[in-house]
Amino acid sequence: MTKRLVIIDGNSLINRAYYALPELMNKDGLHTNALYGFTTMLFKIMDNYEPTHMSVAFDLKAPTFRHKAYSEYKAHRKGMPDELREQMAPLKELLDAFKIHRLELEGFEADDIIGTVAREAEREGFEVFIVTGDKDALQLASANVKILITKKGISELEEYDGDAIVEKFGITPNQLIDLKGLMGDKSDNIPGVPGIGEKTGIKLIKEYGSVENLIQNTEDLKGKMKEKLEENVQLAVISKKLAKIVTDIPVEFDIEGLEMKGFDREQVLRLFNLFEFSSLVKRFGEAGKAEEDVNIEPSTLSIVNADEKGIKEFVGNVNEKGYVYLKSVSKGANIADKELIGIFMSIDGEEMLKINSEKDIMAMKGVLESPEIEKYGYKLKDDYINLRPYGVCIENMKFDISVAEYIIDSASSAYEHENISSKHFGKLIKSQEELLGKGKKARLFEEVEPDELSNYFGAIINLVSRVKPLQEEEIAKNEMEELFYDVEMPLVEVLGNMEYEGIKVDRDILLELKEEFAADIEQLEKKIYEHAGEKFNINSPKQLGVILFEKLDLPPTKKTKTGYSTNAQVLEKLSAKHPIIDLISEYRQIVKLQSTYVDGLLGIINEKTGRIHSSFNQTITTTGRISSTEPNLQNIPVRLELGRKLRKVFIAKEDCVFTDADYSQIELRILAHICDDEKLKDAFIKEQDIHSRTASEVFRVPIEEVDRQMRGAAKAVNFGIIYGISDFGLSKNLGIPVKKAKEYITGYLDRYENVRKYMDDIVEYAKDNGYVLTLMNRRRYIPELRSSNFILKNLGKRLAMNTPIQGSAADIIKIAMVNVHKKLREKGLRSQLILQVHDELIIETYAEEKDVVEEILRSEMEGAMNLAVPLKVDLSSASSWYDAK
DNA sequence: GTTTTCACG
DNA sequence: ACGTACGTGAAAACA
Repeated sequence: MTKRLVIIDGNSLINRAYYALPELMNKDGLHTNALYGFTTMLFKIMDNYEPTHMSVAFDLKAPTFRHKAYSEYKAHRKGMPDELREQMAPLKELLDAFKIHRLELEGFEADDIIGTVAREAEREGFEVFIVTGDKDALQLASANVKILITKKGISELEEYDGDAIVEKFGITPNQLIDLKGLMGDKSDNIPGVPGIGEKTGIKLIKEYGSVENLIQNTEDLKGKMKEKLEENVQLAVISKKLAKIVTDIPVEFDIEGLEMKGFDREQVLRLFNLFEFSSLVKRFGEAGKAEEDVNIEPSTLSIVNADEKGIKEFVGNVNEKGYVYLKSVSKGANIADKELIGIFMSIDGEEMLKINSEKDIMAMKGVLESPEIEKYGYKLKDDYINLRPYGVCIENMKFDISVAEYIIDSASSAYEHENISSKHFGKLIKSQEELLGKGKKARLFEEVEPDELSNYFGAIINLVSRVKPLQEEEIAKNEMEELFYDVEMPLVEVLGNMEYEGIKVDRDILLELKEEFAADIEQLEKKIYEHAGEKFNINSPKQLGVILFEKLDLPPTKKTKTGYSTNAQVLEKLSAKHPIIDLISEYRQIVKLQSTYVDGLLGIINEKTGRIHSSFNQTITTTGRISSTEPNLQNIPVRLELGRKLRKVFIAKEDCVFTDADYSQIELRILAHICDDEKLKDAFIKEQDIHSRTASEVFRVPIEEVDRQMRGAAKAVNFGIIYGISDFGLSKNLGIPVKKAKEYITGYLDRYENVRKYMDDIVEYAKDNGYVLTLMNRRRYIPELRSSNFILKNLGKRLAMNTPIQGSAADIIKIAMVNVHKKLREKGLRSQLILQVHDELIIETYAEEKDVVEEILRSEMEGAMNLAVPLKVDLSSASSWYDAK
């Protein structure tokens, strides 16, 4: 087999990658775009050319012989931008992890090293490929030395051998040096002969063969060209010398030392994780699968099917130790109809007990429900839900590695077991997608071979046992013990319970609404088509754009990256210009209600329970909030009456009412607390209307003289403050000039000086530390602040201002949820917490428990945290969500 | 899979 | 001078 050597011009390629890709950063603010581009290119080259030998050549800073020969050489080169420079050392580290040889030699450029190595390899019978973005290297092409030039940034490679050069330029690779001697090179500041460009140069070289021969025969030429050449003989000679890549530099190397030796997998994965190249982590992990079994780690893992004796012994051991690792798996998507396939339990993370009969589950009930025994696992909420149909409520869920990972870095979104494994150990264990497949072809857990399933879950439990100590250390280091052990972990059970309980819906009301909306939609459709003079898909922004802005010739006010914008704001501006506009707005509104809410909810009512069981996700948001999916119960319409009607659909079960408690102005209260601003605190202590008070301050009128418009403006300013204020944002929101908005903001900050100080300080803090904290020490890294991109950096400032506020509100309501849930249990009440909407909690309350539930909600929510201002809760009980407001 | 729109706090 | 409010999820169209 021919040996194949690939030599990469490291500086050239990383430069191309840097300029070809948009800004990328990891959470620490390390720029990674060039690293990413380089790495993907490296993989591509390895895939396509399967080199047996490989090397990456780098320039060193020291001046080369060319600088000494010609002081102007590369004089105009700008230095490397900082954002690229910081990627050089990591790149070299990565190459070391790939065990790819690096060539660097003082006094020579990468080209010369490449040329020398290439010629040597060629003599030794290698097939050589040179990868670079620099066309200078073409002079090295021959039958066995091929040059790969990057194209379109770095996404494509163009291949040249000696013949291809002759075909393309009409001269030999060697003659390219002569050509450059004549035409020069602007980027390297090689002068060449003035007045001679590529066309003339090629013509001359074709005719005379070389610069030297041309100089001997200038008398053949005539006119300007002759003059120019005769005047600049010296320039031509020196330019050729500069252009020539040296292929015999005194470098001693062993070509066999460039042989590919296989990767240091752990190092590569460690670096990919550090750079946050999640897609590469996945690909690289899969590529390595054939070589070693990464499914089980360590290989000492053993799985034992439970028998009576085994269970008895295990329970004894668990009771003695006081903890157990566990992971369960169920079949059936229906929350009320789940059937366990098995529970895997372990004490040491290596020996697993597999339990799959109902009898054995019951034998384990005592352990699972024991508040004395700590449960360690991965996505414990799922286990909690899996066991509820068996009448088992898991207690003391003490450590969940997915929740822990979220707490450690809430912006990462890599909380699956395979992500956690690769981050901490550089090892990939099998992902759910790899086990089951994805999309239509995906199989179910119950279709997996029992042994394969055991290995899969065994590996997860093993991971839990090994990663837990590392996460504990990180949690302690960041002083997040209270947040994790007293808030997030106890919340797992609360959310599992909410999910299991669900919320009752009245299907008939939903069907009535469906008919009502369908009739409205049909009517509106008709009218819209009449106005438009044709039928079209009103739901298509593209088609609608054509109708409005081309056919009806209305003035477009905003563009999206694909065409005209037709959003609500645009339509509102056009409202007076054509009767079709308001019809479209109304149509949009009703279609939204119909498709997302009526049809959406109808399709997701649980047949068995007649209720809707949304999933509450604890590891999604960057700020610490909870999110709700399938369906999203946190965005049920409320602002407009038409949509609000949907809340009549959500009803309390028999003998129950909904008790709805929502925090009043929690974010502004938190702001008052954090800033310690006297005026802001005063407003809340005196229980004033906060927006009126703000208006009174900003417009400098007594609070009684604040009118509706002033209050509205002040309200928008208050929102803006929470979001991280910008004059443009406020102007857009209020529909006023930017200048006016700026005045409002300045007016506000002049009155609330501590708010101004906080906003300045928090941005400084975030810049210095790289993150911000909430009141419970929840942490969010803000790499955006290190961006060189103006837009991103400004975003970073707003994130620094907003996250502590939004995040602290999330902390507070989570504390309240945990305490409310606990109180309900302690008092033996049957009422259940069933919903959280960021600043609102809903309990399905048994009529006879109404007073005590209201008292619990008020005291636990208002007392969740002690702030410099009181926390206030508004309460209401009614039989539907619509009425409980 | 991405884009646009719109529902909520 | 550079363009924007913070945080989510779902549906439909479109490529």
